[in-house]
Amino acid sequence: MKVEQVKLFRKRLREIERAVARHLKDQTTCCGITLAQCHAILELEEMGSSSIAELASRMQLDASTLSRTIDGMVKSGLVNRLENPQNRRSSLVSLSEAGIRTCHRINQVCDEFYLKLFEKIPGGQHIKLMEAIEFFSRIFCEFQSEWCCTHPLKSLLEKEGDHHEKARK
Amino acid sequence: MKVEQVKLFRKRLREIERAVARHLKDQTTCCGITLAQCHAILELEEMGSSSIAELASRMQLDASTLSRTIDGMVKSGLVNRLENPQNRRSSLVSLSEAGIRTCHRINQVCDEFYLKLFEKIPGGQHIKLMEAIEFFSRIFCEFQSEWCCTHPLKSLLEKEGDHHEKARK
DNA sequence: TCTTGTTAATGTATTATACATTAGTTGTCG
DNA sequence: CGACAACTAATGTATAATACATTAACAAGA
Repeated sequence: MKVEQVKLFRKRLREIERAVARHLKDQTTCCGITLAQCHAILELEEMGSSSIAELASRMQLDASTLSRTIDGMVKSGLVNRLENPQNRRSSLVSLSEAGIRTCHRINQVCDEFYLKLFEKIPGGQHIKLMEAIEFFSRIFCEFQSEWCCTHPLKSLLEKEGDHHEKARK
Repeated sequence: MKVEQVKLFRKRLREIERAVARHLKDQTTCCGITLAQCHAILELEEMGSSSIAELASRMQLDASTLSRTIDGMVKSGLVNRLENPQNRRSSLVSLSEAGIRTCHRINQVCDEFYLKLFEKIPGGQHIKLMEAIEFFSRIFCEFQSEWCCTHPLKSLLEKEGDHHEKARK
């Protein structure tokens, strides 16, 4: 694997990252919610109900960030927040009826988009693409968590880094 | 293509989107710059030099957003901003020496990450994965711009949408 | 020259995020 | 039991990223 290829690969990944985020942003604002709310809704759809801490950990967000996101959704009636009778510190959040409807809407517009996108792709490519994305998602997430532990960047920084010190305001 | 498959595909895309963004964020903060600055640097690396408007359009950002991002980079010495002698309204921005060094650092840490990632992948899969990502990046961006024009979401909204009106704060 | 369009910068507002702190709550050890 | 440690969510505070509206300077054409 040559560095040239990796560079190109990185570029394509950035393109995909930004394009996917932009698309989702468009679809969510058109459903009257924000992007962060959309992610939370889709996660809650899967989990059914959850504590703040658990949901935050799944989404790899700080609990305080998620607490505020959920707060907004409770205010707008998309999410119910109940006290957990087993543990009064904890709370259980889940989609309300309105939340479920909004979730269906998001799924509807996004599914439609991707179904149409797949119509543009020759049938034989469908499986290949699905598998590649599935594979990459898995391997990337695995590798990323492993990398964080085994490769603390500080060593690199200390070794040869003072360029960026100057660059800091 | 079944809706079930599309749902899974969407989920994987969201995972990739968030994981790639998180990874890049980590690498950029460790290089002493912000994520937006990183994107601008990598774009400027390719373009050499550019006006604010052109760069903003390439990055699909509002010119005002980019103007501020560039501002920060000029202040921290990563970018040179010159008056365009042909047109004094316009300015030409390009990476400074320090900007080029930072760019190389970003490339270095990211290339290393992805090279190691590819080492985890059986050799036969390399090309397949590269091609799939290349293909998807292209087709997604194409389709997205086409979709925006041919498929104004307002019609959908008007047809059956008032759920989300209630959901709005 | 006057008007119109272009370009970047600024004012303002919103979203998304993390870290630090606080306030309740639970659990444990002496 | 009672004090102290640990957890859980919420709040205070700060920053980054972003867009839309407005402004200021300039360019180009009628």
